[in-house]
Amino acid sequence: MNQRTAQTRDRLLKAAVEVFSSAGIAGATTREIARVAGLNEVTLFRHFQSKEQLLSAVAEHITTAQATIFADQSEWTEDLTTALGRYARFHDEILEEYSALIRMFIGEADRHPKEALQVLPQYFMPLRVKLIDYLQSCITQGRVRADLDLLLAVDQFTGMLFAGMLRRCVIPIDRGYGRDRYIESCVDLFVQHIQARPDQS
Amino acid sequence: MNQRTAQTRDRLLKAAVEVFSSAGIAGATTREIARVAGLNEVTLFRHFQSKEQLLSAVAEHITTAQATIFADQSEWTEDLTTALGRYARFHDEILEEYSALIRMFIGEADRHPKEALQVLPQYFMPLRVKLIDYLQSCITQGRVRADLDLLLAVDQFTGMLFAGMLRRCVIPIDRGYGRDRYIESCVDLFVQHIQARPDQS
DNA sequence: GTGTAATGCAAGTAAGCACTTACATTGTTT
DNA sequence: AAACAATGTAAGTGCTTACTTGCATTACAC
Repeated sequence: MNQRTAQTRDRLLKAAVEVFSSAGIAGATTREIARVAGLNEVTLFRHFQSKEQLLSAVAEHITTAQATIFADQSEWTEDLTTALGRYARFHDEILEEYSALIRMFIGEADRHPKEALQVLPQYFMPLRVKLIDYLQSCITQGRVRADLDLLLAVDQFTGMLFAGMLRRCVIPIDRGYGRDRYIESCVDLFVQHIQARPDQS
Repeated sequence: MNQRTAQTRDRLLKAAVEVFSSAGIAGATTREIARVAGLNEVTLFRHFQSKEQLLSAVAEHITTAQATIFADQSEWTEDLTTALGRYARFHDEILEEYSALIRMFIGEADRHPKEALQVLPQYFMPLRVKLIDYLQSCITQGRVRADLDLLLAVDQFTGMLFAGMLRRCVIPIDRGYGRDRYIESCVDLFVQHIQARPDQS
């Protein structure tokens, strides 16, 4: 009884994520969510009091479900450029995979700030923390400038990557360069910036 | 007769931009748009056949209206860092001013690709072109590396700025640095990257 | 197998939505 | 002042929506 209930609830939440992502929060209908879940609309309302509460539950669900996703991204053994290249491609893949949901919450952040603030950091913070930790260790090893503002630099780096992903998804026109070239170039630019330098003014 | 008609049409379009921006396209109601415009809902439907067509008209309206906004941004006379600093602050102001609309179209790009593709470039391309032109002239003057991929570099630079604006608007938490510091740091990073260097591999 | 909880099904409610119609009122043109 | 186009007002249509109710059906516990 508990097993099946949890399973149904999960199917509803997954369907809700899908429909919310593609249709927007206002555009998503409980009918469509139930249909995607392969369940009756009434069942949806038996599990969630309202569409609003379903949205909250979706935010909660993502919060607990995403925790496991970033488990890998293991070693960082290589040199700076290689390691950051791997990181950047991973970062880009993650964000592109959840692009629809992320963009939806960016658009609806004013109307649903609670859920947006709960969900969006979930996709950025873990990656951010890992990168900061790694670069911090690089600083102690002398491979990265000690006078670097880490938090700011990391936001610049991930900001470039994120904007690149957005451009690709939202305005898919030919920009004279491909995804891989862009990412690689971001890494080069960033490495140049953070590497230990003799002089600094 | 033509004067007043155009005026009401303009009020409706402005109100539509406002309501679409804050409520989203699906969440915006014709009633609310008319209310904001200070007009009757019926008048809205006398000017525009449908909500969809109003949206198209809004996209058109923005296309023609925004052309004048970027008239200034005049000289570029100063050194690289100063000029790019001015540019970056201007870029940031513009994007933040239209942040709600831009974010809305980012979220709705899948559902209304025609309008999104018509509107969004309107806010990025003019700024982009100006920067490219300026940097191109800097290249011929030898102040900027000749082997630079201009289009890519410009996208990296504006991408950093854009992501910074998004973070501020969507996830307004303390990041350990302020807006001005972020922008200034982006400029420094970019200048370091594009300045003429003796060696390059 | 029997009882119980979860789900399905059919129908319905009340509200909000885009959009319409008919007619009165206003403003502008000439 | 007369004529006409643009707006306001009021009412309404038909559709969709979130959400409900009552009852039949399924699955699982014991």
